[in-house]
Amino acid sequence: MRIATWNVNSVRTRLEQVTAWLAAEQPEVLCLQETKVADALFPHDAFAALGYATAISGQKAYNGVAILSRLPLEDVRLGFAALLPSDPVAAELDEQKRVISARIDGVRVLDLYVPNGSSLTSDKYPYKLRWLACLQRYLTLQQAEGEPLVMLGDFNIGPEERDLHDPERLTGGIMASEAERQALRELLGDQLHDAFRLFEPASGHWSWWDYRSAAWERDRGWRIDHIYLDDSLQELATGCVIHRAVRGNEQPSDHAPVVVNLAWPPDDDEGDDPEAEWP
DNA sequence: ATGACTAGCACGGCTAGA
Repeated sequence: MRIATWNVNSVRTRLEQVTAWLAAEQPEVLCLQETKVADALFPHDAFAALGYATAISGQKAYNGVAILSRLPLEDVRLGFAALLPSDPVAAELDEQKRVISARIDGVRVLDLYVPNGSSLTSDKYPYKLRWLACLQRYLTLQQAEGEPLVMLGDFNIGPEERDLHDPERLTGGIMASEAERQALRELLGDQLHDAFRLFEPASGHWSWWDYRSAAWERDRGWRIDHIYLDDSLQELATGCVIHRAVRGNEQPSDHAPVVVNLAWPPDDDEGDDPEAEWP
């Protein structure tokens, strides 16, 4: 099973690029962020034509997340309130559409668009930290359910120095502050593992390049789009790659897709009753 | 130190992104 994440920076502006990429790559699942469209205007039909069902949580102009899947989408959950129904902070944070999950072939796929934070002196920065604290409460409940879990999306955090093109200059600033990194580490605990880093320890691999300052041409990027796997799925990961070529498209998103390949469903022959195969 | 680009909304410059 291949699962992908892509901040498309408007699903309508990017529709031809997204459908072309889906047709070429045919992942089982693609999670989108920054769809920037009200639910009534979401382009379901373009994805249905390629065999993808859609689960969406959008709003006009800002934010918005969606899960596209060739396999059935089950038990779709919108927002933090799905697991934190009596939490007033969750209700307030859910005004921005940044959280959606679904069970797909027995795997819980949690698609996130973490707030950017703007700058360390902006009101949006404490909002980002409150959002991450709420995510931690949400995750604790999700993990208690015991479903295999993939948590992915645009985290707007470069977790380590090797995830920034210029760590000397950028460390400590927005997306690379110690408080953000600490919040991310805390919610991962020792349960969730960065799929990309299972296969590639080196720096120089980015998922986002600023539109400004010719960042793409100069390859000045950040790795802020992540796929996290729980212990059970980590063992089944066979690869994780960033489709950076997409950033070179005409009128591109500023983010590239990230894709993980899982040997799912697992081969369950081992240790099972051999009689089970001969009913 | 600042701004650079891009998208949405709406049609004039804002907000927001990262």
